[in-house]
Amino acid sequence: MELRHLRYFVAVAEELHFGRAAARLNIAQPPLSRQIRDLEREIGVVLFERTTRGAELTVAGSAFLSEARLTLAQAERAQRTAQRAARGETGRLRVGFVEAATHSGVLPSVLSFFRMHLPSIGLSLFEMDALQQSEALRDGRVDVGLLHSPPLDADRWLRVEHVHTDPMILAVPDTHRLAGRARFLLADLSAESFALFPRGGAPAMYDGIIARCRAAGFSPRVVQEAAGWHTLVSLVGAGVGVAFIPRSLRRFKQEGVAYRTVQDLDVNVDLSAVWKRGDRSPVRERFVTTLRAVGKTRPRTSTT
Amino acid sequence: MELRHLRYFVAVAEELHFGRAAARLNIAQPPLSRQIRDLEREIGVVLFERTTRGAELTVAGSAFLSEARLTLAQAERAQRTAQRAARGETGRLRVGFVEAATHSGVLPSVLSFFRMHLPSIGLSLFEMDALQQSEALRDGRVDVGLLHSPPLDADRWLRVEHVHTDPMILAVPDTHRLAGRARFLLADLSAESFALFPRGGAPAMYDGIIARCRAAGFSPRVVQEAAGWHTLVSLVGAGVGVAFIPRSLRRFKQEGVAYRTVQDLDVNVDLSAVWKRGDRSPVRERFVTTLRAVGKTRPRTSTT
DNA sequence: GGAGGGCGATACCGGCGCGGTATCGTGAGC
DNA sequence: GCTCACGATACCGCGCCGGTATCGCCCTCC
Repeated sequence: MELRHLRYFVAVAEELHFGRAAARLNIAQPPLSRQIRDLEREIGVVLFERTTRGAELTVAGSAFLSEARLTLAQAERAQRTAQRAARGETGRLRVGFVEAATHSGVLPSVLSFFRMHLPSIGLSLFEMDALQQSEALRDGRVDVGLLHSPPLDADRWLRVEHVHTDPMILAVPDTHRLAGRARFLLADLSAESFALFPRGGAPAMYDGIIARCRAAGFSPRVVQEAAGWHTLVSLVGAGVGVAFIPRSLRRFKQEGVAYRTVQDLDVNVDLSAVWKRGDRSPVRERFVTTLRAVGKTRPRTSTT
Repeated sequence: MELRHLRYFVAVAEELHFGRAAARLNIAQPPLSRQIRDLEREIGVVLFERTTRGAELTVAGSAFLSEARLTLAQAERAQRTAQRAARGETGRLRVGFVEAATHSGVLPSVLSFFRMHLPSIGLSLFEMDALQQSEALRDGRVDVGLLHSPPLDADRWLRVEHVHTDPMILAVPDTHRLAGRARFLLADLSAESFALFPRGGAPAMYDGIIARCRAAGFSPRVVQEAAGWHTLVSLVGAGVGVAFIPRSLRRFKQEGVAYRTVQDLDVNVDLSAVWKRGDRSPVRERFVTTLRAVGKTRPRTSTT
């Protein structure tokens, strides 16, 4: 039995007339008659009673009709499901991400885009650092990662795409002398006390900051290390010193803290998407495409 | 797209190996590869990633797999449904019947048989007299009738099959002189008063009784007419006279009434099944077959 | 009642496509 | 680097689908 038999059968059952059914199917009447006969022979059931002025469904035929319709509908559904999955409009995606993906606004924007335009894609989110992401990708526990670039191990088996840049700015107590100046250079900070994140969290960024300071002629005096940007901002508010933070954190106003741009700092929090080289998952591709688009528009809207 | 494509696809998806899948399908590997390629081309979706040591499902492929399985299962289900309907194991049957079909035990036996052995057949019961049954058959409101034979109009378009015979016996007051005798003839009743059903209800039977009495040399003196066998038995119990009733009514013991066989009466309540000539409904055929079997066993068990 | 028309069935033909065999291209593993 | 295993490709033959022509039947209409 083939779907052709079912399509033909349904047509005849609906027309109750072999000639009209054949016309509807764009074939001649004799082949249609023969296909129906073959179908009846194969399942061993007489489906129509042929009369001189058409055909009538037998009891078994009308039982078969509804089931045949269901079968055809199911077949079509199968096809559409595969097509939607191939276009990345359905499925499931597991995303590993660092915290910066959240506060930079990139991940929230992508999530709301997916919820709005691709609601039948299930997204699972796992906050983890770069190392964990790389392991999870290797083990197949996540499909895509969002981490600071460059990633720890830029292996051959990973593909990396940069999606967002967030420049570092300076948080200072609003009573601080620098809070009164509109623009200043890194060299102006040589005498300051710094609150800084530990190197382990983002070595490339840490080393970048230290290198820039050295280039400006000083080595920053770190009086307090703290993981977590919000903690750093709180320390600044408490008068411990000044701190470098990503610009997107400006949104979080804090009593007693002002944010200032250091003209020649030029250190960025870079966010990249990573996935297994050779992974052709359309959902992953859509996710990265969306990231790319969002990563470019985000800075304007979030750094108001 | 044909079911063949789905069958092949499922085989490959389960084996993840074109060669083994082809062996399972009893075809060679190259045609299988081509069928899969054609399927992919038709729905416009890559279902497998071919590697050098087998095949892997793409995301779209695994979405398609479950739907394809459902489609194949539904197709098989359609086939089985038609076969069951053709064997008369499923469906619906509307039955018209006269009251005698019930008290003779024939209809109850058939119903319990169907409930036990063919539970997926829905039976609808309509009590109606012979004339109503014939009209209902003609209009297609019932599929089969159970009535006294011969039917009123033995048209060409009806098929009749006798299924049950119930001989008439005599109900007498237990104080009656005849209640003391074991055996007697119709002629012994010439002086009796009779309670009799109206001719309209079953003309053939009525005329048969009158004719037998005439042949025995008398014309029965009917002192009371009453429709419904139970009413007649009650009248006998009240001393109105004697009455002819079907033997199966013996089961209903009534205070003051005895039942006796009249040796030369030879009038029967005949029950026949009728249906439209040319009706090939398998459910109807099964019903009549069952009636035939039950009609023959019933008398022994019910006339204890 | 005979002729005509409409319907499905049958007969027969041609071409497409399915399944066959032979062979190739290509990674993976020893 | 050679070999093996697997899927892809090339090519072939036959079976089956769909085509046209025609038949047989029944109903209708004159």
